[in-house]
Amino acid sequence: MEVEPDRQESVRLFKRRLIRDAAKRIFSEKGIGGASVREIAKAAGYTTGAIYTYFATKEELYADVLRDSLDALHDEVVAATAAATADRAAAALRGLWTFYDSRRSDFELGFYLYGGARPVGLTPELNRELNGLLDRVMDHIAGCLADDGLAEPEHAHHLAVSAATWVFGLLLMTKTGRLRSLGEDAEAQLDTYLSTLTTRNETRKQR
Amino acid sequence: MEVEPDRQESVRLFKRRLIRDAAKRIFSEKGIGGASVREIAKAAGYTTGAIYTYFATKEELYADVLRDSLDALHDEVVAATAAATADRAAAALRGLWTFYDSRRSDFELGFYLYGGARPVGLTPELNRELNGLLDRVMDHIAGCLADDGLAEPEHAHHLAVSAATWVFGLLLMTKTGRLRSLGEDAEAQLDTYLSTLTTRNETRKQR
Amino acid sequence: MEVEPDRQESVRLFKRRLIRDAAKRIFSEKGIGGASVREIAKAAGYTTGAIYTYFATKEELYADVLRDSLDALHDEVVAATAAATADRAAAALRGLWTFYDSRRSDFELGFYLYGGARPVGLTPELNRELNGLLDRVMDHIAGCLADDGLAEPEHAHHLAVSAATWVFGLLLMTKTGRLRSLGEDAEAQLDTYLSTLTTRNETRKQR
Amino acid sequence: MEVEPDRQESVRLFKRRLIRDAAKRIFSEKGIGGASVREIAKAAGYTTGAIYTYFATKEELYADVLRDSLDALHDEVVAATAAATADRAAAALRGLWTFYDSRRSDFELGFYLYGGARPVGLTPELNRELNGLLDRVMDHIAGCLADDGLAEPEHAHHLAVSAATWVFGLLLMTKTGRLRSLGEDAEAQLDTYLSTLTTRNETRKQR
DNA sequence: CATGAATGAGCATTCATTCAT
DNA sequence: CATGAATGAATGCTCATTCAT
Repeated sequence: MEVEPDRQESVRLFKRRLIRDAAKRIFSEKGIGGASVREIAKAAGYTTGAIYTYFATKEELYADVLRDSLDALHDEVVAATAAATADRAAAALRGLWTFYDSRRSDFELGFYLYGGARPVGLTPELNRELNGLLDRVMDHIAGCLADDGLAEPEHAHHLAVSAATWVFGLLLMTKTGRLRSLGEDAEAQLDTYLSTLTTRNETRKQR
Repeated sequence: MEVEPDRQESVRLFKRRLIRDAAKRIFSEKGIGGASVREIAKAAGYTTGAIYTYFATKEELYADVLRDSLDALHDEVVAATAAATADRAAAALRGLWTFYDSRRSDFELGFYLYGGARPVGLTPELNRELNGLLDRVMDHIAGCLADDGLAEPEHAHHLAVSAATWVFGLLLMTKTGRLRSLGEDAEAQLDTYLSTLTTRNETRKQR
Repeated sequence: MEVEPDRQESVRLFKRRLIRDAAKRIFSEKGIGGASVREIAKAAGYTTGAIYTYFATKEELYADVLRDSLDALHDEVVAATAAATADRAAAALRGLWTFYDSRRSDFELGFYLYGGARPVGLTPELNRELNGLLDRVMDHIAGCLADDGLAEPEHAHHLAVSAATWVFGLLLMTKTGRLRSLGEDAEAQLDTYLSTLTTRNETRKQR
Repeated sequence: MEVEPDRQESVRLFKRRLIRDAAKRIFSEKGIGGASVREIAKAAGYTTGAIYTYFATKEELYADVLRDSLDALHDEVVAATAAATADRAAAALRGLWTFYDSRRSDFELGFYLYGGARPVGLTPELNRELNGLLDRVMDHIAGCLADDGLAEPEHAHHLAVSAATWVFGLLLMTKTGRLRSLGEDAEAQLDTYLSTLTTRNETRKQR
């Protein structure tokens, strides 16, 4: 009598998750470039070789961590929006900020691997999948902008990308310590930027 | 009989420059992570060990390249501004964009090393120096914003950082290939953002 | 209630054969050094661990493939002889050549493992068995030489080994690419060698 | 004042030789497939990385060992010939035999690396160089055959390759233990084969 | 001041084999 | 019997750094 295949599969997935979480932890501690398979394996309670039962390649492991991260990002941005009655776009962008601000390595990971020129190795399909995940987030923000009356539908995507670009820039400056060194505060900057978005709205309405 | 100490020192600086320029070249070609001291040495016409006469550490070499880069950035932004009669802030921000867009590795270098928690090795003084260099750039942009009537003097720095943040975000998204994957175009985004700055100006004036 | 032991045993042998054939296929494709147990198992429709139910060791699997190969060699040499009415020895030697020439890995396998000092792991009995298989081939060739009047019975074995030695040398030079690099052709060499054997015969007869 | 470049270069060559000799020793002990760079380094009194100062690649090390071996082979065959007044071809072939018989790994090495299909990686030029070295040996043997009146000049090369083929076959059978298992003796086989060459000569003359 | 040999730790990956299920 | 996860040692190779010359 065989073990139920579903249970077997779910155990496998659980273990993959264990390794993925260990990888995340190590990425946070040592940075992505500094994380070795050896160390990830040890952190997950495995020997080096065992990792390759679950991930064919270090890059495949990267990709899985990243996919998980982008999934969580989408969920968090959507949740942040759902909690808001007005100013949904501001809520979404704040969600984007909060998500990456509170996670040590996700931001670095996302911009290191995802479609970047440098550390290729992702299969094209995988690359497309990850691109699609980010696109979904952008579409959601675009929808919020349109709902709030901050942009006409045909310009919403353009503006959503622009706003997300600013948030990513803020994250970059914060994580690398520049913002602090320039005597600026992330939250204050965020408040200013988001209020500018709203102001623009009122300007548009008045016309 | 000793050589004049000044001459000695200037020769030393000259050779440091030779090595730094070689490093820059290699960084551009192979990326910063992919550049080995061996290769930089060879490109500079030295053997491996000689590098360590001028730079105690690979990171110190990084820092020197970065200092040079920030110096050049400042010069370019100032030059871009000087060429403009109106919309000086837009010209400065465009200069910021152009500088990093046209240099393969400077952006990567700047945000990898500069003040970040990860790749330590910078002495605190050096760190302060590099921060100061960036600050000068921000101050210049702030001045332009004030000159253009885009911000009151006491808010100019805050806005300058915000605008630079957006440009850095755009660079990040461009260099990692995300912008393209989202179907957006860097130049178009830049145009939109800069025209928004100007529009806001007019709004302020009308009040 | 137990299964009839004979049937059990024959099933076991059948499965061994399945694995052995898969191993052969993989050996041909990847070379003997490049074949992993994993890959052989997959080609046989088994998982890795299952192989070890049938073969205690990778080397034991090697040995089984080799035994099968020597068996087939004997059959082919005998068949080649049976088809010939005259010059039976030449036919046998040509059969020896053809057998190894047309099989990608058998020659490599035979001389890699068989009795060599290097890759031990063959039990002495097994070693003796394999030696015996080769000996049978040599005896057959010796018989042909005697039948053809090319050697007196007491010298036939000595000459058979000499002739086989030459064929093995030709295979070695062909498979390693040397013959081609020396500007020589295997078939032409073979023709010359075999005709020399016949000529010697006539010489002996004339005396 | 710099070190004399000649001395420096000769030291380098000497150390290369040390490593090459260590490699040879390890090849003999463990077989070529079983020799790791680590082990060779240790045997040479170096750490692993140091090997790569002298040889860019494991294969380059292989190639150097092989080149050295083929050079020595040529010298030994020529020397064996020079010592003989009559039957120079027999002397050359005996030299071929003796050379490889007395060296544990040279034979395996030669046929493993040299132009074989399996372990490529040799640059084409290198491959050609090594082929040329063997060709020189063959030409020498061909010259001896012609001198001895054993072959007309236009057939000498063909016959030289045939004879060398036989010797290589004998080496193969000896080194893998087969000859002994067949109850045959290498020296006796060699005597028979060489005397056949001579006999053929007389036959030709009588005609 | 410059050389380049040498170090030694590190890397991703592979693989024969074992064993709990 | 069969599975496939897990082991642990091994492999070729790289690289920042040191130091005798």
